[in-house]
Amino acid sequence: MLKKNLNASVIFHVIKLSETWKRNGDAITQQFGITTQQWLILLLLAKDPNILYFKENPQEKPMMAKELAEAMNVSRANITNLLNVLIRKKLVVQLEDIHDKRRKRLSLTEAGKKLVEKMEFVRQEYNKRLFAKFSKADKLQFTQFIDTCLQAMRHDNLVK
Amino acid sequence: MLKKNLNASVIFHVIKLSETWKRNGDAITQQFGITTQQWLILLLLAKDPNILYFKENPQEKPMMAKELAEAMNVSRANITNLLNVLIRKKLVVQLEDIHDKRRKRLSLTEAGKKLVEKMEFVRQEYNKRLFAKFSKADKLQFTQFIDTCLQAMRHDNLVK
DNA sequence: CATAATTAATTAACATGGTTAACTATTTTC
DNA sequence: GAAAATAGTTAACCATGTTAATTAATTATG
Repeated sequence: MLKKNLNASVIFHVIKLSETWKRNGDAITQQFGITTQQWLILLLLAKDPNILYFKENPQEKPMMAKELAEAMNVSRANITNLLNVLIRKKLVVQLEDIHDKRRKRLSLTEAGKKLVEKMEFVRQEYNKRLFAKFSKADKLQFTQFIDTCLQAMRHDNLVK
Repeated sequence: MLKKNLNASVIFHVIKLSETWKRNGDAITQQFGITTQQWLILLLLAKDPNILYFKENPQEKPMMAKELAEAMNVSRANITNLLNVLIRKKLVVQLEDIHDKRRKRLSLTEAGKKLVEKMEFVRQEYNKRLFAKFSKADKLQFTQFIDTCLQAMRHDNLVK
């Protein structure tokens, strides 16, 4: 009934890869007592320049929950919940914006910064082994392919 | 604090891509009254040859819940729950295996087959537009990259 | 061959991550 | 100054996932 199809195969490959990474990511973050989602927030607050969101939204001021929601493509309500956990763990603090009392600026605590640094070391070692077989050109070509896909999805409304 | 790093960038790209696809996938499946997870099960039962699991596990007989769990990398209990929904929707039926009464063989109902076919049409149109800019060689190179990553993760226990 | 171990599936209780809708508080706009 | 917009929270909910315990059937073994 269903036939071989290269396009479908590309998609299943990406799904499989991201699933596997998520699983490995969970194994890493668990060692540090947080979840992958929580880690992503810490990386956003640490302004990891590799996160795609920052390419189009360079941030000067400390981030707000609204921006995290945008960057992670989830609802603000969900961010509130995730942040509550990180605040309870004393990894993140929330400060009222002086100029606009509706806004709350988020930043990492000292403990939060230290955790990110510790995890960064593990992440880089892991990545080094994972990508050992690829050249810089391989990797650039790969990300280029993805950028083109993302653009196709942005410009065109692919879902009717 | 955190620096630009091509490896990290590759990972964030894949995460972003699969997230975006998941969102678009959800938009498609919702039109047909199911979820993305449920769709995946239907495709597994329809033995979509593009699913990576079938490369290493060719199936002759109708699949069992245990195999779905393996293919999707989730617990058997979770599959039971997902299947219950599909059975309630009359898209899937469960039949006792004649040779081993512990086992239950799963197959698509006529309605299930029809749904898969209808969705297949939408999927292919969507993919055609999404990958319009790529050649066959581009796509093969891309999946090759992913296969190499997956192998690196299989052979080596990257998470200490 | 009877018992122990394994396998397949289910159930129950629970965690997490996500949603929308309604609400509060503050700032902007006109 | 009233209406609209913005930022955040809360509550109620759903989907997806887990583990642990249970049932039933099959396979292995002393």
